[in-house]
Amino acid sequence: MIDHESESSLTRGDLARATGCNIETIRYYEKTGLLPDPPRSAAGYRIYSAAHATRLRFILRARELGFSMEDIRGLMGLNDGAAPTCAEVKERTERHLADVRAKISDLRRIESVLAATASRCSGAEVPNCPVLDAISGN
Amino acid sequence: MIDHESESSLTRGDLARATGCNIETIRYYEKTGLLPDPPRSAAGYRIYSAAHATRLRFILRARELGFSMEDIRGLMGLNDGAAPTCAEVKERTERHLADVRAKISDLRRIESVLAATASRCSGAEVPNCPVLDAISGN
DNA sequence: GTAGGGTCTGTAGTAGCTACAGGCTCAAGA
DNA sequence: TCTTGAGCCTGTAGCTACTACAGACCCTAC
Repeated sequence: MIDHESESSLTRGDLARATGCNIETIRYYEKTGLLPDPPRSAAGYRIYSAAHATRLRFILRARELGFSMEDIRGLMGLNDGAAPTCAEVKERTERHLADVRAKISDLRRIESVLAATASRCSGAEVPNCPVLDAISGN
Repeated sequence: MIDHESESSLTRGDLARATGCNIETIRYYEKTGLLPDPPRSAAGYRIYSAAHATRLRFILRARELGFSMEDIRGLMGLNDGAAPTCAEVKERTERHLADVRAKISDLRRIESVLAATASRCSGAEVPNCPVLDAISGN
């Protein structure tokens, strides 16, 4: 790795540090095709470029927004080889947004049940536990 | 299975229908110890009682409320053999409630980003996609 | 007797990682 | 030049909470 200090020749560890991504996750994304297989040094070490870093940052940001790996494949145009149309991206985003909203409303329902039952619970050693009663369906 | 119509002798399929639980999930809960191993018929068929059904309903309800299997083990007193104290239940519930609230706030943040970017997206064939730009970090 | 359903077991698959063992390579210091 | 320690390589196993399937057995009804 002669050119180690150049801005666009990174080892896997370098890429991990540069993006904050777990080093094993990089290999995982390669295995699943989200990241392209990088060229290798004579000894078999992966050699990443700035383009790889950009792409990995895209993936990580999309994951932070809750997109599935399958979604991300679509957003990056890996399914059909071509960049996705704006309409495709919009549709995928809105479907995902609907999922997120559904999850939020599920969690809010859960939250209200938990908060209500926990507040009724004294924490003292009493025979009837409101939490366990609530779960038991009373 | 002579006593098939009695209220407290159920096959695995009966229990699944009675609780709405997937039949394989019942076996899974047994394997992981959430449900006790039921007695068997001469041919090796599981024979469940009403007590098993009650316990399974408890588990399913707790899962609906987002408790992990580990949490449920604790709520049912399977870790130390004794029923948990009220304080233990309350603590577990409040920890879980905090998790739920954290997830809600994560999702709300995600929702607002998605909603904002999706709304800026016309869906038309234009060069710059606001969604992809947002993920790219611009 | 046989057809069909149900049940039995073990095992593999899902998403999205994460961690480890055992071996190789590379760079820096003595 | 040799050594040491860090980093990299591969394959594989583990995590949560299920779900599904194959191939064998069993049980009931016709």
